[in-house]
Amino acid sequence: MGNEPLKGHLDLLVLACLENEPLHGYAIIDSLKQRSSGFFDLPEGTVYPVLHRLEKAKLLTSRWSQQSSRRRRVYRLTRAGKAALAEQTLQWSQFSLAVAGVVGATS
Amino acid sequence: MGNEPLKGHLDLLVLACLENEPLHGYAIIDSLKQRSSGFFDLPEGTVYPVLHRLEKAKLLTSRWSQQSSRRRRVYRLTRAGKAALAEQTLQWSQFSLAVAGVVGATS
DNA sequence: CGCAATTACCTAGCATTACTAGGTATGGGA
DNA sequence: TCCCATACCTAGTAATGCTAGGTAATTGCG
Repeated sequence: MGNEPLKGHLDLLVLACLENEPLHGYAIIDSLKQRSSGFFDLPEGTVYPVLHRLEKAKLLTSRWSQQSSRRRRVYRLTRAGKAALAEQTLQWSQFSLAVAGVVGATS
Repeated sequence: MGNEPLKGHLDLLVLACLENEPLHGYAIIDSLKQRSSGFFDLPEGTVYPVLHRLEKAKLLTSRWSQQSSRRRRVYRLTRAGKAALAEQTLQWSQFSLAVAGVVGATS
């Protein structure tokens, strides 16, 4: 509760949500919640700044949706974003393995 | 490289190192490196403040070693530290699973 | 023996970043 | 109609890993 375990992993999570389909911010929050079985229930104030940061870094592009009656900014992975997703996924698996190595060293 | 993936997980890693034996700071750095096959090669400026923080939180106690010719501050898990280790280990596994759920949702 | 590298500790300040807490606006259902 | 959910935004805060500096003592090598 108190600690912030997802520091440094949020970018990966958001990128992963957009891998197969463009989504708008609110839908990303929903997607994270569903894919993680409720574990990631992130406030908007967490996700929106991430989207802006990732767009600024040219990993995402966005445009206002015309499909919906509602005002929605839809985000899509750029080529660089896909590359970043691949790399961060790899880094995650390495990191995860390393933690397991340290924590599970009890035997 | 640029991002900080271990934010929020460092406490767990340090606590895990001390689960079976008391260690001094420098040895903890070494232990982390070895247990993770070189992945965690942390600067002292990262680890020492963590030790101080954990001691302040009463998860560790420390004393100057008399065993060695060198000046060493040896840290040991308190009862609360063991409890925290157990809890954070659990939280890590949940977190790890949640990330896998999001990232691996591609199918 | 002299000297450099390693061991071993410490801390002030920086940068990043998730989150809080506020705000705006619109559409749909009761 | 009126409220709730949807949907967006941002300024400021707190936490924390890291940089970059510092101090000493011990060990090993030439």
